[in-house]
Amino acid sequence: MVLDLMHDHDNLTENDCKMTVGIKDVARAAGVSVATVSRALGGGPVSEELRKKVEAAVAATGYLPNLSARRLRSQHSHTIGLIVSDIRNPFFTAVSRAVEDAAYAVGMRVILCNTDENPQKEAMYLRLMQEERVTGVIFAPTRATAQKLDPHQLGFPVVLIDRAAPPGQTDAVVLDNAEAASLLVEHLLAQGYRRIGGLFGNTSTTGAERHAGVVAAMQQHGLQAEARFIAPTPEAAEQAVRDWLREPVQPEALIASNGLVLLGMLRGARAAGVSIPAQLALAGFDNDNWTELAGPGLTVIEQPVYDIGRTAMKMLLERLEDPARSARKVVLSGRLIARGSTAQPIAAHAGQQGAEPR
Amino acid sequence: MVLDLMHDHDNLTENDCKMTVGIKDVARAAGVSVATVSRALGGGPVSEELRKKVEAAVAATGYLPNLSARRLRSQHSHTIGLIVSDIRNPFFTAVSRAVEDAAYAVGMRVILCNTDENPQKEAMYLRLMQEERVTGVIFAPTRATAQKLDPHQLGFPVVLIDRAAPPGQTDAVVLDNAEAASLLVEHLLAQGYRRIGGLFGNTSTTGAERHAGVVAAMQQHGLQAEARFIAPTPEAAEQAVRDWLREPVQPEALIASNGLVLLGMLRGARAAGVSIPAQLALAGFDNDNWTELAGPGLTVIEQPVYDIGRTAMKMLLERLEDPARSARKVVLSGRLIARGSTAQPIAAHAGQQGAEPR
DNA sequence: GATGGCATTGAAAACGATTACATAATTGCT
DNA sequence: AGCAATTATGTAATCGTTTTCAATGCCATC
Repeated sequence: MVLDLMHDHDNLTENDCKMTVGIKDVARAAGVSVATVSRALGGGPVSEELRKKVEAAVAATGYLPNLSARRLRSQHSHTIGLIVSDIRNPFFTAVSRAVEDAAYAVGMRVILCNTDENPQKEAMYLRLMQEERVTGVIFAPTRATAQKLDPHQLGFPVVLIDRAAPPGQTDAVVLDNAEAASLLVEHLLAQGYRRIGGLFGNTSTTGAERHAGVVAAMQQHGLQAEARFIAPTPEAAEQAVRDWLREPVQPEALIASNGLVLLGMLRGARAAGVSIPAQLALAGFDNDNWTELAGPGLTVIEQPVYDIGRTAMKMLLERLEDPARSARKVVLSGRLIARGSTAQPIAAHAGQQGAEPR
Repeated sequence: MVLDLMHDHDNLTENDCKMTVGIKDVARAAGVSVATVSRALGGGPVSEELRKKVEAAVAATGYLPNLSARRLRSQHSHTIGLIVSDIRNPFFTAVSRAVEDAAYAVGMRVILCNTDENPQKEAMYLRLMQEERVTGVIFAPTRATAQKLDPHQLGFPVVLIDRAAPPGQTDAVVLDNAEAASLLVEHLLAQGYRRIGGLFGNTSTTGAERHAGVVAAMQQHGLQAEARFIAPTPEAAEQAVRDWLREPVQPEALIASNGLVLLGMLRGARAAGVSIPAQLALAGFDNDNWTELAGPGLTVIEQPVYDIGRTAMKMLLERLEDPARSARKVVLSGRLIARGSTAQPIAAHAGQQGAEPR
């Protein structure tokens, strides 16, 4: 009672100049201690009676918890980092959306970082994640960084997406690149193409793995694939294709190691004036919106993009529950979507069982 | 000296069990006070000599600042919120990248939120922003929320993007929708189209403004436009087009109020088997990747997407510097990119100066 | 030679929450 | 009835910084 009077007095002088209402003010308004307020809000052991009082006081005062203070004291940031090369790559856009949905669903925040495939930016952002004391990180590293990545050094768990690290080191969720590449190659071979080439990104393990998969699948048929490695951008891919198509010996079909490269490929082919698939077949990864609509439709491997993000988040949460468990790699399968860009070339000319296409 | 010995002893017993190294440890290692370390790190007035010592101690201890603590004490979150309907919309993807670039460049973090055009989620995320004590928010609100938005109530400045609020209330950076719509209409008319319809998103002011722009431009020529309002998704747009094309009287040209709607339109037109532009011309907003490559190429208004994000961030920073200055609305111009989807329909049949096309 | 101003430094308070610990009240058990 | 165990609550310490405030030393000035 005496206390209440004192506080009322305080209110008269203080209330007007107080900028933000804190847990203290709620406690005063509810006539309880700050600890009780904290417990009521955090689901601790509080009698129903006081809980009601606190809730009323919260509503009355318009209290909003200060997440920075909460994080500092509880040593729990409820924040994860998502580090990708460029959110404008539709693959990462979709993954990002899945990660964010899953994160918000369990009350976590997401900090998104774009590295532009630049190891320096990767290092900078990893450091930033440490300063943020993030709970964990979902990361699509460049090859350079993936090799020297030591998750135990970082202080938080890491789940790799799209790109793998040395086996057994880190949790990861990736596409079965060998399988996917094989699907593409087998499809192209079945359609009658033999001289198959490819453009692969040179910054990630993914580009390398998809290349290896193509090579392996071709070898099974006693064939060779000519591969070129480029920066994984539409611009680089377009230039590479234009150059390639000016050379004396040209490919019958071209495989792109991701959506951006495929986009550049198509642009390059158009610029060179070759018709698809009559003069050149095209296939690649990522079932982006435009692939269905461009030209005759582009044959692609569809990745389970949303699943990848959701699974990555799930693995991160599992890892947090059991930091000791051994590293896992989840390998998801892609689906071949055959479209006009790899239609049978011979169909345009003659019958369909030509012995030696072109 | 004596102190140093003591500290060495401390290190022996403490170092092993200390989880994280804080500013205190740095101070001890450098032989200065915590205040000096803080000042050395924050650029305060510190002698060159001590600054060196502190830097050495930071390197030696592997100190990493705790951003939560910093934010709590300094009352400055260095964080902004970016609230959009769906990051998978390429328009928002691009804007988001620009915002993030600009934010990181001035040492700020970005929290990204997807509302799915759902006012409830908008309210939830705005509240979250308050709890995060964000420095400011960049927001593309639904029409419903835009109307009842009171930035003074929120406690942080807001810059609207893509969508406007009641004039004079809030900073905003938007496209000149009337001008852009007029560009599209004039182009279609010049190409010989007369019976022009449109599909417009029904959740944002943008859809409404673009509709108004089309209507106004048509009226200038004594013509009417038939408009339909739909959820701004490819699915809704596809369905709407399929329905429309089954009706007795059909449009010669269709305008889409954004990239997603345009995408659905094209799908719907394809599904209905109409050829573009011979039977139906298509035009819309957002120069997304696929619009150049799909079918004959789609005529669109290109928005300065990166500029929009960068400008929004700039306005937010200016607003932070001068909270009192009056609200500003930056209106950027779109650029018409004419492509095959609006080629002259008569060219397909006969000469090009037909009096009454179709 | 005392005084005032300036620049540098340290001690301690503060930011706004959570949580360890102590206390009081209630319950269950013998 | 008495004692241990359990529960609800309050007090105070704590998280890791920044910032206020006072103290120190130095120089120039009168």
